[in-house]
Amino acid sequence: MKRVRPTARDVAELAGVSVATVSHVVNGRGGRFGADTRDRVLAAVSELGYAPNSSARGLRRQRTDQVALLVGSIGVPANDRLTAQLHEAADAAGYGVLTLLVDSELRARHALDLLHRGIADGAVISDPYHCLDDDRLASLAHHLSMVVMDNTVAPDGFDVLRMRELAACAEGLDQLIGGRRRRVAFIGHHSDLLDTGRPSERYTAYTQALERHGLERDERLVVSGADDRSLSYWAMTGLLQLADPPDAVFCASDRAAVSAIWAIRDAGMSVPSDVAVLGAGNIKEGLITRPALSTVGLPHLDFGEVVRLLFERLAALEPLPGREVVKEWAFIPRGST
Amino acid sequence: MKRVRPTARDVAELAGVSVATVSHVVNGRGGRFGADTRDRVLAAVSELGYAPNSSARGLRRQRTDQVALLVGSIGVPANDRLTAQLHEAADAAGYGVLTLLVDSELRARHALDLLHRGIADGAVISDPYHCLDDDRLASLAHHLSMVVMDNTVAPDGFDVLRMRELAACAEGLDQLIGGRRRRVAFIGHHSDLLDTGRPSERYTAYTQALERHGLERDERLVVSGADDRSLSYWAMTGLLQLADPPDAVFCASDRAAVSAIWAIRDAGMSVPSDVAVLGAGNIKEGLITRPALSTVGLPHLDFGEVVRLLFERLAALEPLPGREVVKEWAFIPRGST
DNA sequence: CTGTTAGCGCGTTCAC
DNA sequence: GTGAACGCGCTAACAG
Repeated sequence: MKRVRPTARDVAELAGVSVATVSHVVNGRGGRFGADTRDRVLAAVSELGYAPNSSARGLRRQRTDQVALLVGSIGVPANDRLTAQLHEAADAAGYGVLTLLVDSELRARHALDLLHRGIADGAVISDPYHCLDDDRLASLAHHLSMVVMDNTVAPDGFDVLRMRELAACAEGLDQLIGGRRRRVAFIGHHSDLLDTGRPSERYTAYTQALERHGLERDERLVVSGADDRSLSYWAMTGLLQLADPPDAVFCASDRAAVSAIWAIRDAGMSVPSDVAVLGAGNIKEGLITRPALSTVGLPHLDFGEVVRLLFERLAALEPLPGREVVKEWAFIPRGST
Repeated sequence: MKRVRPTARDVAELAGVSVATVSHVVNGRGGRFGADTRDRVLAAVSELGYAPNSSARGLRRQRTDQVALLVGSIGVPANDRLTAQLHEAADAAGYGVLTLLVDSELRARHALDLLHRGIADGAVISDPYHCLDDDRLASLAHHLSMVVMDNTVAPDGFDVLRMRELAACAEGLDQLIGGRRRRVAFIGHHSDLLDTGRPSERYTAYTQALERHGLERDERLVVSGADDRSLSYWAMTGLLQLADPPDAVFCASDRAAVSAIWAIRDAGMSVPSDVAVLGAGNIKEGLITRPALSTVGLPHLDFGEVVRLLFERLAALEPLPGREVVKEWAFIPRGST
């Protein structure tokens, strides 16, 4: 369906040189050329609109100069931040970034397949939920510089970044409950509430907090909705309409917590006196709610570490050991608890 | 730095067949094989963890089975929706999706370069702001199935999707102003307020509405902040602290409008009686504000058309003419005006 | 400084 | 049904 793309050979013929010379000029190799030769080549390049074919180049050089970013969902502030930082570093290191959305089993399989087939030289796997079943993950590391953000997997030829959320969540929940709250709700991500046998740390913290404070668990207070700002608003609204509504709520995302605060205010109730709210993620928006949102999360939403690990690995000449970095979440008390 | 990846040749040797047979089996070609042959090949494939190299395959087949999505920013609901729909269609058509972030001149150049080099068979260019200067855009269409979402470019070997925003914005602004509002503010995107010589339709609509209603323009009422939920909150808060605060505000994004509503309520004022608010984009969240957000945008946030154009083009055997689809924005009145 | 040669890994003829 | 040979477009190594 399309006109054939010009190749180095076309350029070479037009410029009256060999393809090797074209390659040399285009790639800036080989020091100085005869100015006329170089100009003729460049003129031919621009006349034909030549650009080296990336497949051929990749095949020959055994590298693509691309890094892949696998994210489990879009519209999540933390992923947006990671994306931005990865792009920043990639620009500096001369790499491009290919973002792959991995929000289902099928897409995870497809994305790992692409990595396996050498579509990129390196990868950051941010939300490996759907990827972990596949033990190709480990074998990928033989061919690929890889950083995985996960708490359950061990470094094995690739680096791992862990986020310790549990302690901060526990601390936050302790303050949320504060000895006087009796009915504590949880608005979780869809995946939190799936029974995967691998409960999230946030959900675990919730469960443990109930026990620690001797509170009875009420399944009606555990709802989904943290993935979506609207859903969480309606979820909170629904909770408030219970005959015995919650007096505190832990939201698995700050986005949900912000919506929850609105829902509470719109219901004519007050935060934190009627219902206390604790979020998770520490996004900037937590500062514009009234009251400001208490949350757990990284003190600074920063993924410089991940990015550094990846590009160190890409630059390394020898195989690097699998490294492990642990980032500790903190409780950031503000007005909503 | 890494162990070499197994090739078809390795598989062939292990299975005791030729590389051609490996290729046939892996790609499901060539009808039936001796069941034993096929099994031996598949066993070797899985033992070695073989996957065909994508560069070599791309080079040979002259296609990558990938489509690229170029977006100008992340965290924008419309882009998120487009991303989701493109993935959906790509899965169905057997393509993968590579997302490229194009939020600066440099990255635009880099992304177009990649397309030029044949990294994908097709592309959707969503926010071509940074791409348009480059006339490679047209030449790309010779090699690439392409859909561009823009109002200023003409189809030329590629398809164009236009969004007519102006009329709906005018209608919305008319109701926003409603004969009695005297001081109408505009919270724009950063790019709206840059003097690019190509003002956005939303900004144009604002300017024209002021004139139409005989309102004096006050530069202090034109502020940036629509790109970010926090920024827009502070922007609105600042506007309310003016000696002569606005009694109406048009926000270039619904996200900003939602924040603006909260800023107004937090300032102890009421929407719409003290300050009326009009958003743009028609996101779901407009339904959870109190009052619900009046907005302009697509009646249904749907990019099925774009996606359809792309895959039609990819499937076409003959060159297709450049097609043009126009989607009309509508004014969606709710409570905030 | 420039040209020649070889081969990256794969899919596709065409023989057998 | 299977294998041998070719070339996709490019770059690295070497020759001149």
